Amino acid sequence: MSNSWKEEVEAAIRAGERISDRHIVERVRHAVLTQRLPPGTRLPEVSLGEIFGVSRSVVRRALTRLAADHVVDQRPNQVSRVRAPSVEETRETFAARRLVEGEVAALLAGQLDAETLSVLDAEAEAEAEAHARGNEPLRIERSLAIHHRLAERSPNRVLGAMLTDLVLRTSIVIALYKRPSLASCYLEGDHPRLLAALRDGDAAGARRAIERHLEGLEELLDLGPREAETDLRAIFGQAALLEGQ
Amino acid sequence: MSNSWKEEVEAAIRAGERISDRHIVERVRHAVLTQRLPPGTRLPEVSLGEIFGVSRSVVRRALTRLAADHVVDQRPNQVSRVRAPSVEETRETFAARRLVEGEVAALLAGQLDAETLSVLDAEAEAEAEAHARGNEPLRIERSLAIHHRLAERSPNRVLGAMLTDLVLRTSIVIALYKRPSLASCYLEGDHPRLLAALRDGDAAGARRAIERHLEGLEELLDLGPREAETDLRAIFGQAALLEGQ
DNA sequence: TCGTGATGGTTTGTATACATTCCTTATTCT
DNA sequence: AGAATAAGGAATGTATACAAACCATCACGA
Repeated sequence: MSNSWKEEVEAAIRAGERISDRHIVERVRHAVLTQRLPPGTRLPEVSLGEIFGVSRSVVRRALTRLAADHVVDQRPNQVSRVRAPSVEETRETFAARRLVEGEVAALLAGQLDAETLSVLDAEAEAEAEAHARGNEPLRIERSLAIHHRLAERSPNRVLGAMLTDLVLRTSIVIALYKRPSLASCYLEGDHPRLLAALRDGDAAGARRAIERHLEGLEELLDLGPREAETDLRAIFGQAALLEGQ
Repeated sequence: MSNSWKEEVEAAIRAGERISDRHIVERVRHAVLTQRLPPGTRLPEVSLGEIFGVSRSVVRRALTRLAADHVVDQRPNQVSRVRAPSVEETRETFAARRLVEGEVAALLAGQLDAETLSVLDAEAEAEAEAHARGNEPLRIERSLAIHHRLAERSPNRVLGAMLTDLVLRTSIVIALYKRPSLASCYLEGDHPRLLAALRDGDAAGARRAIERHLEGLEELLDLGPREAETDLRAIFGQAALLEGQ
């Protein structure tokens, strides 16, 4: 487990924060999002318990919750680890999010009150500014805030909850597969365009804006050759069959 | 907790089944689906533990998993209960499922191998037969099998997992809001029509078949007047504001 | 009669002990 | 040298004990 993170959390605890499994879930989730806990990191129950000052019971609950949220891999008799989704799953996650967020955006078009819209505008502007200053962590925070707000304002709360989950998962894989050469996964104008469509009540436009945005994002990632399809069975099929006998 | 269910489970345990939290999840889920555990049923940890012959640790894990699956309501310091989704949430769940299953069906059109298709045909036929015989529990089982198979064959596994969840949730609310006058929520020909479109590679047709099927199902439910909207704030708004001061 | 407050039983929250599994390392044999 | 194996440490699985919260009931008073 990353040491810098451990120290950070210990400091927060000393500061008198009160802890429960939900807090742990929130903290781990955030740490994963901000890459302080890279995929594959081991999360032993006792260590987490010591860090947060609680017993394994609480940690176990938090870990099962995180597993349900697809943040952590929890396999029987093995240490929980931060999940590292495959390239394949990454593509599928993006596709699912395009579908769901597109629908949510379409439902939301023309339905948002002026106050929410202005808050969204402010967040988009804050994102642009953070990007201009090269403050990538802050930019990510702002960007997430926008999408999270869309999810929580979704008229369909079931879809909204699904979107919350998908936003989290895409953020994780973006952090995981970001091209190292790129300083930022920022697509200028995407968010303002989306907000304009929402304000104008242009449902089709809002959906399109979301789809374009997510396609653009996905293309910024290093997902290797389209479908490497390391199909071992196709390659070693014959041999495998023989050995099987 | 329903007594018939308790006895049934106890019998299964005596029969030498081995138990873990996953087994409990599966059993409770199934019992909810088949209405042996109606919404609102209390699920105290100790009782469940005694029934399944395990301690509260295991039961607690199972309950948190069930809560993540939206099957159970788990609130702090209160006994877990079988969830009873509102009318509002029911509509939203159906809308979400139309979106997701429609997409999965479209993706699946023309992609299924002959064997899977014939299995699906057989299941649809078994469903029709169960309905003809008036065996509703069996019919439900068959119907679920079809949709579950679509979910697990989804080329996009993320969407597939989401669909699995939504199929479960719609089944629960169907059981909850079924018009008492109806013996069955069966729409003749819907499944065969869907399978035909899948076989023909007709993506648009498959999506339409799903959407029609789910709309038909939703209309069989007793969801009350469109949006009763018991908006207390709208009614008592002034008074509430005064009292607030 | 109705509201209010106390009280005992029930249920969950948390910590901890012990059993089991797993993984690593060191050792031995070929 | 390399592979198989055995032992030790590390981590999870499960059960249980105790504390805290909740709920229903009953008694009391206006």
